[in-house]
Amino acid sequence: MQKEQLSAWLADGLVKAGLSGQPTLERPKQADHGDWATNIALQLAKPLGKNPREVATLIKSTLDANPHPLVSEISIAGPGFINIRLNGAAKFAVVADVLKLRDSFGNGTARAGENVMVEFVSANPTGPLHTGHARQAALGDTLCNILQTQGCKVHREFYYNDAGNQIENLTRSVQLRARGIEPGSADWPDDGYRGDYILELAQKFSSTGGSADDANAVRAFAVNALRAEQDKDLTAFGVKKFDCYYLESSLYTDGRVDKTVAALNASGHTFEHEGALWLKTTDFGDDKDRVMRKGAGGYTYFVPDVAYHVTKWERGFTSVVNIQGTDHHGTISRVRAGLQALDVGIPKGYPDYLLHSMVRVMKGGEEVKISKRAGSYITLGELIEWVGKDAVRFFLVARKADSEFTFDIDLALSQSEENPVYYVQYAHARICSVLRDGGLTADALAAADLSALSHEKAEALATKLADFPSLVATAARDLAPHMVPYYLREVAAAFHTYYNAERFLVDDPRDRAARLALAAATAQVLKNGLGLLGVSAPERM
RNA sequence: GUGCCCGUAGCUCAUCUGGAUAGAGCAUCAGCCUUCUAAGCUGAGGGUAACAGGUUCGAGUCCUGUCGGGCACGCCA
Repeated sequence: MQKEQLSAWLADGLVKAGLSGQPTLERPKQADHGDWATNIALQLAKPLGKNPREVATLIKSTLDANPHPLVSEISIAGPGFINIRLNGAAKFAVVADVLKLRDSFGNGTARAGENVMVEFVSANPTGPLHTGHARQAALGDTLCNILQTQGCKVHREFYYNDAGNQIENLTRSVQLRARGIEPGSADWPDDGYRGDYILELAQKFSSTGGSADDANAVRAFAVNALRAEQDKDLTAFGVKKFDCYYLESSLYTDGRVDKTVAALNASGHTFEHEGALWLKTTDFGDDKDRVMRKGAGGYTYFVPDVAYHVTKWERGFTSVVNIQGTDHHGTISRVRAGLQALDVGIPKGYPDYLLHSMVRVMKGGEEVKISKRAGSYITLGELIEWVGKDAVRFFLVARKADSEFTFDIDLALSQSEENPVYYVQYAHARICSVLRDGGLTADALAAADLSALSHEKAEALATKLADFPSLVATAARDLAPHMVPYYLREVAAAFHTYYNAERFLVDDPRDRAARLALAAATAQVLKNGLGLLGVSAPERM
């Protein structure tokens, strides 16, 4: 808001100076440099063949000739930065904005008009959700929330396979368990699922009177039970309901797979080799060609994958974000190549991917290997039980998706009171407590005379609050949900610092109202930010 | 071996399309509760941004190489 106004003024000043360029405004790292800075003079210096400071001086003179009501001072520093200092009223104007906009403060138009699908979790119903799914669920849910603030329609989708080899393997494992055959015995297949949950499924199935010989019944029971279990964990994790659960099997039954194969054949990018049908994905940047139909018959998984992504396009999603583990990054070039081969107008970079690395889990000083088949891994449900939903979500989103992350259970347990999430939540609860004691209505706070604010720490806090809208916009643009937890920590720190620097409940009614208004605005921003993360904003702790 | 990702303080990580003196938390050390929630605040120490080159006014950020780690390289999904 403020930033946009200043950008427009700056761009206008550039034109008046006879220059052309896209000025960007950023916060100087050093607060004493000013409130905003632009490096436009440095960028224009080279094409103009001039000294950067000379260009900066030219720009400054036109800006000085057309003063902006929010700006108190313009200065040139270093190699040619133009620093802008705002007047006091401008710095605290954000407080009134927040109190007026409330839950919608932070909303913007960075992705206005887009129809976006985010596909995430997409776990096959062959076992409970593990920590990798937890990271994906936290990232996906948060990203959806962020995108939704930026003017686009967001569709949450969960894709899974209810009929493939892995499901048959699951079915067989449950059948064997029902018959009393255990993992490790001579009759147990190498690739059987070994987890204890298989035995539980077998017992539950038997107790309903089902026969282990009835593979269809076992399959339906197991898939159903595991899907229900997954949804239970996701709900406990605070993940909003998916708009659609898409079944891979439906791509076969509704003929989309055959249709896709026919279209690919018609495209001229397929060929037969050694009894198999191949797609020449190397025509589109893949590093080797891929088999579509095996010599023994049946399609490889990537064919329904392409067919699936065609439906995303046909369903009108102009933008698609797939959240996947980095272990699947090899599929990206394949899927994109398949879509390009079809030549139906799908953009080259479609779909987008947000890749996350696996979550390592340390427990008792040892790494717990994640393997569904070995049956040894930490589930999402266990994580929540141990550390709490809020802490798990905050932790998993608070780092870049592609950085490796070791979740040390013992550390999280022993230091559960020192988790960063509590720091942010505490700031919110602290404010709520002060506001309760303050006794002013929301209307009174919104009407507070903000010119009563002057403390340096109050300025720093207000400046931080004003960053929220552009932060959310950047996070949406860059698919970077990890920026939100970091920002919230900074807001909380700025508040705690101010809290210790100046009292709120003072006698002077004007000072009191203004300070409480700043506190209320801070609480609102914390609440909005925590809401994006799906983390609660407690009023008491 | 080939491709992609990563390497920043003792540990976990930020650094927003290349910008000013690389920042937080945890841990360590020294202080602050008769006063609105001490789950807090203030201060200190801690760095050749893996290494070596290159591009330019300027590189943690871009390029090349080396070393180290992760992932993927199947007519599995």
